[in-house]
Amino acid sequence: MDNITIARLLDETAALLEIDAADPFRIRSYRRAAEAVEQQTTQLATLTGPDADPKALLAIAGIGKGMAANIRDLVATGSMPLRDELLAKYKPTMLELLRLPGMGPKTVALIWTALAVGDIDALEEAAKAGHLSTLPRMGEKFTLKLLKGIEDYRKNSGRFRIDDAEEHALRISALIREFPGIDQITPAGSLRRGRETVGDLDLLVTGPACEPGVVSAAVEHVASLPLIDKLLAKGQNKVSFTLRNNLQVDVRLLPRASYGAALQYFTGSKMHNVALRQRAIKRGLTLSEYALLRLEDNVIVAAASEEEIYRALDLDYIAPELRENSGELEAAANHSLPNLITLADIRGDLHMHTNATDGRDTIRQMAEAALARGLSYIAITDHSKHLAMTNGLDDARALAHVQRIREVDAEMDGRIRVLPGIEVDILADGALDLEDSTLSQMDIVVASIHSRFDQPIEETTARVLRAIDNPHVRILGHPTGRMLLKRDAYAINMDVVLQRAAELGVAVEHNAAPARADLNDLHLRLAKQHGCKIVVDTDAHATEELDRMWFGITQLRRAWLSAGDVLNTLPFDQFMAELRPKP
DNA sequence: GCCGTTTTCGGCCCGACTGTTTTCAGTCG
Repeated sequence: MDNITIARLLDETAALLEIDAADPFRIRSYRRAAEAVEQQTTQLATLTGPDADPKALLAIAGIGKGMAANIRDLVATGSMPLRDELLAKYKPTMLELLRLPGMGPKTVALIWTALAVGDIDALEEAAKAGHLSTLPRMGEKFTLKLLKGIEDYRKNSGRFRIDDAEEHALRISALIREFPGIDQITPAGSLRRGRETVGDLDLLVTGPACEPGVVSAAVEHVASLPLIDKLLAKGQNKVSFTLRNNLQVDVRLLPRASYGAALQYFTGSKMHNVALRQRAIKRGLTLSEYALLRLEDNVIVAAASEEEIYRALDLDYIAPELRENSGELEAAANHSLPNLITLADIRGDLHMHTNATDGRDTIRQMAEAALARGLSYIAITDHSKHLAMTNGLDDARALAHVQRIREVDAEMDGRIRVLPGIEVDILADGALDLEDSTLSQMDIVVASIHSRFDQPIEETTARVLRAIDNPHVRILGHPTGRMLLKRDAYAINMDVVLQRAAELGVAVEHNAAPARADLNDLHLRLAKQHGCKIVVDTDAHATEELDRMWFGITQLRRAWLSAGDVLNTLPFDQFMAELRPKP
């Protein structure tokens, strides 16, 4: 059983305990344990055997004696006594009900005991038949909202890619800004933390129009934006609505003086905030979205900026990407936070396409665009022949392409280096689809698998291992073959692949394209642990796609990586010297 | 169920909004 499954089962148990009205703190500890398990880079199943160190599980924050026993049971039997007990009492489909708007654990439990309704279809039926109105606090309005919620849930229960979410954030911000007296609109929540996907959009608005007394006019403005599909809630300083694509947007309008506290609060994550508030209480303080206050006399200690709030809690400033309650508070307390990589650290982009295959722009255009973005070297890595739909290059065309790339390199006159390369496809048996003699002419050979989702893990893993054994391969592209939102992150044994890549000196690619995002933060941490050479690149198919490097950087930051952990932060000569030597 | 410079018991984050309530419980973030 892998960590993701263990985490899911613990989280499920937490939800069932909630429906069972168990001790809220006990529920929280199950949630916390689930998150902790999910963030481990070592598979817990290897720590539960008879000869494993019994202390290993207990070393993880949030896992004590009881939870360690639960995890051992899960690994050994696939379940655990408490979970079995709860599942005998409730139906597993009830967990889905919790995801409907307005349906919390109390309501789910109530309709189960009162009406024996435990799944979405039955709930819809009961609502339409008017059975819900016999229950307390569930009138006509509640029923209508619920039916709409069920409809929406069926239509779209997914999350949104970070780049899409950002685009919506920009559009909405522009409309809000039309109201006079709005200074600043900042996306908070998981968008600011740089999660690959966001469930909803949090926009923080501040300015003279948001001060108490006058804020209601600005609230009205936001609540009547033309792009609103459904208005979900409107309060004194908060407006929630959904767009036509079902993305939920929460807008909060807050006074300038509490901007820092509000930004901190709405950025989250929830677990980070809980831990931060606990720390505040230990220091005789209390933290809310308005301010950090001294408990004894309610005097404001900090509120205007995030920096002063963290400082007042004896912490170094914690970047949003790290706020997941996975050790960042401890590191901030003892000044051991990493010096996170930034976009400005990146000097080269090693993966891009041109109009020779499925790209849009020419070699020269890509080079000029990269230069304009401050890069000092790039590799042109068009597709090889196996990918017929991309007009992939056969050996002859690939060699001719090398010539043209070298010519452009010369034309650029040293302002930027343009390296000949290829994104070569890994065939089913692990061979590459071009001749070694062709590959020997390339500076950068990126070996990628483009379809692997239907194969057993062992086969896919063996295929990749064989491919990187080819001495011409310098970068393993799309290492997990993962497509975001259709993700099957474990269709390959990444532990084995990364270890072998490290031994061979093959760099592993972190693809910045949000649709690809091959290595998630766990993989990246694992790659660092194994001593892999990590490169981040854009896989750009047009000049403007070079801009998406920021997204890759954000993911690297989430994995606590510094510039020194990433190969293409090095100047050109050092970078080339660090790559696997050409045979 | 976890945790400890309040350490093996007694704590455990904070506030807004909704619906249906005449004072609040439940949900949400």
